[in-house]
Amino acid sequence: MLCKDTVRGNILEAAKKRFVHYGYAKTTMAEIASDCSMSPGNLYRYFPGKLDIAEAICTEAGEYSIAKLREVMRRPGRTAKERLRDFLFADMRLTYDQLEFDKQVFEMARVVSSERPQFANRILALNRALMSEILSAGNASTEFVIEDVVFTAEMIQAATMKFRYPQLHSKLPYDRLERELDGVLHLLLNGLDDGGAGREVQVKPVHQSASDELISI
Amino acid sequence: MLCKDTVRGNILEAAKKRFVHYGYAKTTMAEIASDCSMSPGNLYRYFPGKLDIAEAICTEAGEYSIAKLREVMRRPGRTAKERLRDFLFADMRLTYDQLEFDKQVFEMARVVSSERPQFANRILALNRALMSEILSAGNASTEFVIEDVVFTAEMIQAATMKFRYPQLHSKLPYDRLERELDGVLHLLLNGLDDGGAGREVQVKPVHQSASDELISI
DNA sequence: GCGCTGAATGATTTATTGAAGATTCACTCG
DNA sequence: CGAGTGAATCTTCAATAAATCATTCAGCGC
Repeated sequence: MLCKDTVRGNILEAAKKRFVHYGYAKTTMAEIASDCSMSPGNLYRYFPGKLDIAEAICTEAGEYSIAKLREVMRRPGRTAKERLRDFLFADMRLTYDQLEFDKQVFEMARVVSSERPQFANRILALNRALMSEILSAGNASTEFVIEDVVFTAEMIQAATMKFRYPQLHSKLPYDRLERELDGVLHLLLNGLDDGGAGREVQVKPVHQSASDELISI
Repeated sequence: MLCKDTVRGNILEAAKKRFVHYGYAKTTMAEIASDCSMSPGNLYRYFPGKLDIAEAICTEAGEYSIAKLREVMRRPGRTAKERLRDFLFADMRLTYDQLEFDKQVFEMARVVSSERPQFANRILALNRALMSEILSAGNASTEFVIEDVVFTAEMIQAATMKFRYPQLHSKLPYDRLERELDGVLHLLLNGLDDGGAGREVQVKPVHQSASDELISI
């Protein structure tokens, strides 16, 4: 938990401050070392390199998200469908906020994800595990009839990809994203036979045409 | 249709050859002009700039795709569900092939999409229009019961985003993409109540764990 | 040996500048 | 005029040099 008691934790704390304040690229190993009152060389006794420090910080952030999502999942008195909905909305909200309000955090996440592809995959896998739990519970309560829970979790992840790193996949404002996640979720839960994508959440009137999506590639 | 008869068409033909062969960046306006036996300045009587030439070429390609998709939609003796499936698979295949087998085309598409965000949106809108047709037909045959066809098409597009510019959103090989599209489609059509994401298409055995997705950001 | 230092090394980034290329425009020809 | 030219301009790119920085390692005190 980025504990200041250990040398390693100390380094992570110092690096995090710098990365968040000045950005990953603009932070030098010498600065981090200096903040910890040590020499640059000594950092390498605790981390293989700069990127690994960033990865450790991101892992920490990822675990925090997972913990938050676990909380959301534990909310009592909800059906499996509601739980799935809570989960996906909370997930979107968490990453959206993390990335939206801090350019520097966004930069760090992008660097780590692109240089260490396995990192993003680990996070996705953890996420999928939680989703599987929800689906299994839904099976147990006869609310769902899902043969392969793990596979289905994977498919839900594929279908909600747009909402997972919202800022990377579209330039939509948050309320538009909510509206879409709601619509997609309705389809996933009920299929096309059942009234199509009913709009359960009322966000703004019409006006918002799909045409102003503004994808950036 | 990139017709050689008009000056404009001539320019487009010449530019397309160069762009596809040498790439957008490596092609100069002087070269295009020279291929058309005219001076560079004269190109500007027909196009506002280099990017507009590329956009025109991409628009052409987009319209070709739309035409192909229309053909697929017209296949006789298919249910609305089957038609929707045909459509989405054909769409994925078309863009996948277009981008996979030609680095230069990929470059051109990326440049145009990023410099002219509205371009990608126009293509998406056309696509959505076709999907709406399928959904409406499904309503007419009582196969679907969809209140707002346009909205639902939008949601399907959101849920299948991962498969629309496959190479941009994941590094999955084509058979993995097919497997996922199949799973997502099953969810969209039938919802979670119905056996979850059944695997209707058998692509390879297990082995393929979701963990080797390798997203690149 | 263990924890650490800090100068040495080599890679990467940044600045600079000359060349190349996109775009413009005053002008020509029919 | 309408179609087209090509030199002039202004932007962008590429190559090089300079500086910075990540990483290494020989060595120091405990």
